[in-house]
Amino acid sequence: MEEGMSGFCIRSGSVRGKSGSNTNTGTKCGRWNPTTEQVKLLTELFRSGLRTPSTDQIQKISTQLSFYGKIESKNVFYWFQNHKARERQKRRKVSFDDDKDVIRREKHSINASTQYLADQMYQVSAPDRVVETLQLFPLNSFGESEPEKLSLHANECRDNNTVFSYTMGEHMEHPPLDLRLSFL
Amino acid sequence: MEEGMSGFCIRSGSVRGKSGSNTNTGTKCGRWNPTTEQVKLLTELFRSGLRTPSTDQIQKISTQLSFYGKIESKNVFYWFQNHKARERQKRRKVSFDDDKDVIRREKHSINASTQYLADQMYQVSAPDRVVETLQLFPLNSFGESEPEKLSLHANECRDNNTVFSYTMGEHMEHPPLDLRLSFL
DNA sequence: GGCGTATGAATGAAGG
DNA sequence: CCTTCATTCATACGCC
Repeated sequence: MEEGMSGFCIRSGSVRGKSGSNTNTGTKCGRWNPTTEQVKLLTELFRSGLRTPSTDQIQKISTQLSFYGKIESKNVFYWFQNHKARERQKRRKVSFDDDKDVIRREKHSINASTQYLADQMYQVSAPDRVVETLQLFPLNSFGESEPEKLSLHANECRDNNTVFSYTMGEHMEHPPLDLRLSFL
Repeated sequence: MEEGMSGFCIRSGSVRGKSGSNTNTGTKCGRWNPTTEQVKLLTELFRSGLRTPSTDQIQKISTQLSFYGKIESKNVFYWFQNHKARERQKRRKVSFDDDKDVIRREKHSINASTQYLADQMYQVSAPDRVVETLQLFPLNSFGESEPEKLSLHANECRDNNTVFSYTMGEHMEHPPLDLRLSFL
């Protein structure tokens, strides 16, 4: 319902506006407006297989991300909820489109390479079945669509000391910018 | 997936829409969409201490609320389940955020003026003036999560032939708008 | 200055 | 009771 509006936040980094220019408005917000760094890291976590962080994880992630700007636990919570849901949604839509593609190919006998391209187009968001993405160390996955080329080392041993951390490649936009995810 | 699709309902009062404007979509719904009155009353019941209404109570509440719009028992049931759960959840997250905030301020010497009142975010509805009538009853007084006490109190009320009713303070948005809670 | 899109936030409904 | 999914509302931003 209508809880009181949370505070304001004045940030400098707008996320939306993928058209490089980033015509960032000084954005005073009544709702959380994640910074690019926050989004980048959240996305990375998601890509690494995290889908539904526990309360504990949420709390820690939130704490870590608070370095880059105002953020609350619930923002993280919602972010994952939404991201997951919309990926599902997108996937649904995609498969629908694929069906159409098939039909189209049948109709027009389009070269199969189209399928390949289409797949690439939509493959941005990882596999459905959660997890396993970064299973073992060998993951040098600079593979696809990594604008920033994050180098990432992950390890999902729960029994062992989970060393799950990564650092930004290239430009450190903020001083430390070394987010340890080992706390997960 | 059991219950058949409920029909449609066209209501006039939308609840969501915190910006007063209440951009009420003529809301055709496949799922229950409570009217403001319904929510107000449910909230009031909750606030008065009701957490887990019995089947019987649910039935009665539902019947009463049906005056303000389409509603089924299960809606009431779910409402309480969700509301209770989310109150807990919010409380949890808020306290975390509070801690986090402190940490953040310590870490980066952030201006304390940023001290937003996360509380507001998670307060049920603020200590709204809405209906102090309930205060008249021994019913309240317990801070949180005492569902069983509620039942007891409710029973006491009934035993005493106490007519437990109240009317919406201030604005009567609908003519009668007098919900008798004595049936509890 | 009204769209369309992306996405934050909320919450009804289930499942377990 | 807890967690999760689906759907919806609200809003920010870019664009014309």
